[in-house]
Amino acid sequence: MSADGATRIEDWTERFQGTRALPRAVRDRLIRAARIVRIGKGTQVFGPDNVPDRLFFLYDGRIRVSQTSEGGREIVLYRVEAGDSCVLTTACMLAEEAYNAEGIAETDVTAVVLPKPDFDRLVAEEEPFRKFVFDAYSRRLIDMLRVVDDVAFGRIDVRLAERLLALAGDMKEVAATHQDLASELGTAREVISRVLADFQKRGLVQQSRGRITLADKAGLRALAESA
Amino acid sequence: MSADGATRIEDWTERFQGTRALPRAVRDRLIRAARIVRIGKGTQVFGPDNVPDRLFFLYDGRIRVSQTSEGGREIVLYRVEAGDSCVLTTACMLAEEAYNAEGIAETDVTAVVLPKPDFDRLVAEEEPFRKFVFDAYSRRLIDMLRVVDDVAFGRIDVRLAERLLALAGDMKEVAATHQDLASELGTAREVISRVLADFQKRGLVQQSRGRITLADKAGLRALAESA
DNA sequence: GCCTCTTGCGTGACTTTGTCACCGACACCG
DNA sequence: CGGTGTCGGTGACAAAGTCACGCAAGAGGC
Repeated sequence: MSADGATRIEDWTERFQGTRALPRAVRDRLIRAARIVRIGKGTQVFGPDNVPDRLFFLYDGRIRVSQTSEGGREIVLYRVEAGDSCVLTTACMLAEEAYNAEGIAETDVTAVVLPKPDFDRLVAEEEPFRKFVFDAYSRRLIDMLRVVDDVAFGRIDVRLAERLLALAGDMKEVAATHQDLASELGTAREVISRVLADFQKRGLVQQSRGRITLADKAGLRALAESA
Repeated sequence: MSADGATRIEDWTERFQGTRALPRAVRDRLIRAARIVRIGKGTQVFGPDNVPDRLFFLYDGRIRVSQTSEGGREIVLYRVEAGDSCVLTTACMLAEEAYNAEGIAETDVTAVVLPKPDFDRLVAEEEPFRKFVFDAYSRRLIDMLRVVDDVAFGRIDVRLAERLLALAGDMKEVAATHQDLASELGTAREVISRVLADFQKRGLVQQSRGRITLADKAGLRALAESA
């Protein structure tokens, strides 16, 4: 929100469900314990060789969490938006297990980083914070259920239509290469090319290099919902 | 383990990582608060129209958690074994959202059921228990990562070989129909039939109605690991 | 401008996986 | 012994993924 990039974050605890409801004293303690970090667009926030030992709360921006196969193919698992916490990192911290998911900053990101001891104390002592953390976990589990359902049982044309609409938001253009879209859905570039060619023939989209124009959103929505 | 079905469970808190480490007084309190339930093999433990409002700890037996698509196809997400807790139910309880996964008792099951208030208190007050719950969540998330990877990027012959070995354990037979195996992997019965026919031709397995004999486990393992 | 190089995209041929329709084989049961 | 339901086999086709190309649109250098 703050248009001025130099603005200090006065009270980030206002930003999160899990901290907003806490007593003033606790919030002040948190503000002292936490660090604010800014991460440039495109940076890897966490990954197989970059296991964080701290907790992550996303103040501003968006992180894309994806998984890469041995063969180099990629699939997007979910996105972490502002106001949410990044639980895959905590999952890993707590389980101390290997996983091959990674988080990429999709925009410039401002995050609150909390050392694990402070996190533990907070979870122990504060009910609202606990609820926040469990909610985040639940949301991710449910996201993953959706991904499994899509990948195992969904048609790619339907999934692509969905994803294009989601990526466009209110806009009517999506800036993405065919390869980008393939990585979104965990498929191959050629498949996307063919499906998009078909969409174009049907007047649903128009294409130019690295850019898809959604010419008929209603049509795409109809396709997306013909699940 | 107790061959005598009438045997009372003396101290189930010994059975779980998360409760074993607790002070005696807390454990006694828990034993008073919890109920022991026995569930017959094949029963649905939870599901879309069967949302639990209690916490589940698996004392004995095994629960298979699977997801079913609109088209009626099914895929196994993971299994909950004795000593573990069933977090999808808690995920749902906490998020109070709809999901279309279900849990089926794969064997006769003995479980400890803890009312939510007691669960909350335990999470708040006891560090070892908290760790136990978070671990369970992490494990599931990681299981799901694996499922996504398999479904999106894996070959079915490899996945089938893996699954056959896992289902057989130390035995060299698997009692499952082709349809059962298709539901394990989220594919169609015909696909399993064809792959098994191929396995048979290669001398890896032998088949009879509802029963697969793993004739060459080493060969299957080699195939499974040729990821 | 013009050349070159990278990156994005199109395409055809082929393999793998999933779908559909159908039928035969087996087991169980009266 | 004949019905009846489940299980598995099969062939033809559709959808999706793989492989090997080659062309073309920009970006940058000269």
